[in-house]
Amino acid sequence: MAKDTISLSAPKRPGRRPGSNQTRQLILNAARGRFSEDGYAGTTIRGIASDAGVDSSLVMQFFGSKEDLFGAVMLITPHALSRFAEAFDGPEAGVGERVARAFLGIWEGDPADSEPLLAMLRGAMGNEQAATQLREFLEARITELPAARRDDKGESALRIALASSMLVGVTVGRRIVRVPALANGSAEALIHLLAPALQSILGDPDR
Amino acid sequence: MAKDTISLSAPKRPGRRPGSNQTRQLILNAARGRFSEDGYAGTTIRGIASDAGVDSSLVMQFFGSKEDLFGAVMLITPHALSRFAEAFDGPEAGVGERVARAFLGIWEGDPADSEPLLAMLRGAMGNEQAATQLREFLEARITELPAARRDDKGESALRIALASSMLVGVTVGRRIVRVPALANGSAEALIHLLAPALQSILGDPDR
DNA sequence: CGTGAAACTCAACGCTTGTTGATATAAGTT
DNA sequence: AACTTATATCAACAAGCGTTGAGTTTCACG
Repeated sequence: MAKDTISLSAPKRPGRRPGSNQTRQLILNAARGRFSEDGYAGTTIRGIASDAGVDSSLVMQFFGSKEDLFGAVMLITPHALSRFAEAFDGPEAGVGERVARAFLGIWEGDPADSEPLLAMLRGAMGNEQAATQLREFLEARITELPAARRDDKGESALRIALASSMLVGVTVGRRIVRVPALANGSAEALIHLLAPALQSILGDPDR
Repeated sequence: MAKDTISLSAPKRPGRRPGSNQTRQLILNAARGRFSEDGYAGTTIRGIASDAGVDSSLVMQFFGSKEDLFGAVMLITPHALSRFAEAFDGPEAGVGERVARAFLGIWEGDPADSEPLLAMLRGAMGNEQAATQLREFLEARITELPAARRDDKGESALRIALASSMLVGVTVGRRIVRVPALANGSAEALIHLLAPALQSILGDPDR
């Protein structure tokens, strides 16, 4: 498992490395981690480069600028995207549990799915680009509404926006602020409480 | 109204100003605005000083360090604090509406009440001190539980933490990300949707 | 095997940051 | 009036930032 002199105290000669051209992905992963952990302003190109084991100028060469790199980090995977879309869509009965399950499922699964969201969320607090992107992501849940509900004076839009924001709040509490009760609680216990609350917002639009 | 050379292109001589010693409060207000708008990392001492119309070193002299100043900004007013405490306390029937109303009321009222919360929230995304403070604020809602529910294997704690986080999410959507449907919606319309959802979480703990 | 492009590092740039004396003016106290 | 203390600015610091240009090594293709 441990090749002798692989990268411990590597002399770091300049020039292209033999073989391997996965460095770009390595940088992107490091950037994902940093941005999702420290937010936009708190993240440094040098820090990302250090995590990826490369020079900071290489990061610039690959991604152009810090802003552009952040944009690349915030790209949500199609997999995560479709899970959300499918959950909001579908029959009205059980929509609460379906949405709760889809949402929490993302955070229990592959970090490649959740880290862009976390980066977007954390970045949205201080970076206008991130705020816009998150806004558009949430808006997308709304514009994808079935036509039947699209002309109810914004009632449905409000319901979906509210439900989405509540889920954002759960993530803030669970992953960012780390409120013990939330961070330690099992996903099942959360779903059990979340589902009825979401159902009361997303369901019966005629009451 | 315009004394000839009063403060337009003021030469800014050093030395104590005649009369008036409210500069400290002026700085604190400027800091509140900046921190609540740009987060911790995104806020600069120089920016605050400029808003307050003073030199940046005066800010340091008054508050010691950026971290300390941030701490002072995050102090929640007793008024806001008691509104939350009272809302969660009280009879179980109607707790959902009471909490929703108290929470949204804070944001409609005096900015001096809401800006510390907003600063805390925005700061919590990238600053550990802020995250801790927000965590403790939310935890306080839990430890102030009536004794009757304190030993239900953390069920009540989870319920309150979840409800609080959802409200945090609403604020994120409304004030930070500015999702149109939420930002433009009236407080009453939101309460109408929020109250039943919160009630389903905070109410009937025996179902 | 030669040549241009791609992957890489190094050294430095101009700028901003938080923080620190040194210094000047006014207020409060004796 | 003299002296201490609080309020203010100024100039500068060391460190860190994003970004750039030049140079070095390997790859891909003819």
